[in-house]
Amino acid sequence: MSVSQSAEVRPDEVDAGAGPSGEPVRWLAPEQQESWRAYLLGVTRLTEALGRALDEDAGLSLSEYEILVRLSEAPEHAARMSELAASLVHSRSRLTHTVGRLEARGLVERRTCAADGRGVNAVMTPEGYALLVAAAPGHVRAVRENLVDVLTDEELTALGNAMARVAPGVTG
Amino acid sequence: MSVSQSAEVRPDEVDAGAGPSGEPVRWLAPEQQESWRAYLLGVTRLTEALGRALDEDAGLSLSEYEILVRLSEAPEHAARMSELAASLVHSRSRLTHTVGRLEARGLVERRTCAADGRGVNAVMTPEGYALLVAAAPGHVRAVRENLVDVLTDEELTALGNAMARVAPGVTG
DNA sequence: TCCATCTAGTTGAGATTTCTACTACACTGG
DNA sequence: CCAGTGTAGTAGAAATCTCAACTAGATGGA
Repeated sequence: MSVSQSAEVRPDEVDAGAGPSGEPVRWLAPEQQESWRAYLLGVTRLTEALGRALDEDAGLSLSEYEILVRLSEAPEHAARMSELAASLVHSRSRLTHTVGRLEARGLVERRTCAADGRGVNAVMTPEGYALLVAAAPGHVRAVRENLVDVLTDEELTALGNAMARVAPGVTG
Repeated sequence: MSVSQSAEVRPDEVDAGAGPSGEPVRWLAPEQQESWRAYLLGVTRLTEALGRALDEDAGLSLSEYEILVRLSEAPEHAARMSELAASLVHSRSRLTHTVGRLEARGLVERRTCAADGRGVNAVMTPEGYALLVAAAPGHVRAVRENLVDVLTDEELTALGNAMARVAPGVTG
């Protein structure tokens, strides 16, 4: 009767049965289940805390902040829309809308791309850079307080390594 | 001139300087930075992949799925709105809207709470349970493919432990 | 050259989430 | 009992995100 969080169902009706496609369902073992749930809860809480802090003290969402970060690292503080979308794992559409808002706030500008007539470069303005510089210390502090300083170096490294193994293989 | 992803700025202007509040900014060390970025990318990709898969094969979003999971585990398949909100780390408002949609689809019902006149119980319908049972195998498979089976048992445990340490301390 | 196809980006509508205010009930101290 | 305060949940508008077109320029082969 119980279906485990976001990962597992063990209703009697399904037990040991075959999936829709014929193979038996390989439910998660209890310890796997526990790890998975800890992951979900931790990620949700952490994301929510970082987003809230960033918004409160800089008026930026996490994704806006990330866009500014990428631009700050790019040559000329400029990057193609599609590069940004790919590196942030956002849809092109989402990026268009978000950059549009940043542009409306004067934090970013759009320039048509000389090399490729279809392309658009997002360029961070001095105001955008200034806001990023102002926002960063608080954000780093929040990342430390809620993650980095909570874990030992080994734990943080293990976390990073695990997620680094996950990312490239992701289906889709 | 470069501001690192979602966590770090090291523009010359800020270097070694004091934060707004006076204390010097403790930027992340390079390895910490790397772990943090791996975390961000991995989480984003994984979430997006799991959400897409779930939507494609069951027409549910991750948060709808989670609500159904919680209900499936609750006595009588019923739980208070506020319990659900707390355990999912959703705002009450968000939960109201999401449950409203699930209700409109006939997957959940609302019952006023006998014990507390202010309270509302969300109760999973048989249709809701059936949909969850149908959705779960695919979701578990996706969680395995993209996370659980990608890592060794030790890595998964380390990941879970790390996130378990993070969750309770989160600011806010 | 020219057409088919692919890539980059945008658009607008619809769906979801957030934010703020509001109602109703519960609890506490006087 | 009752005012004051806190808790549970909802409502609606504004903000954001998703999804399905759609435009325009690039690319490749006949």
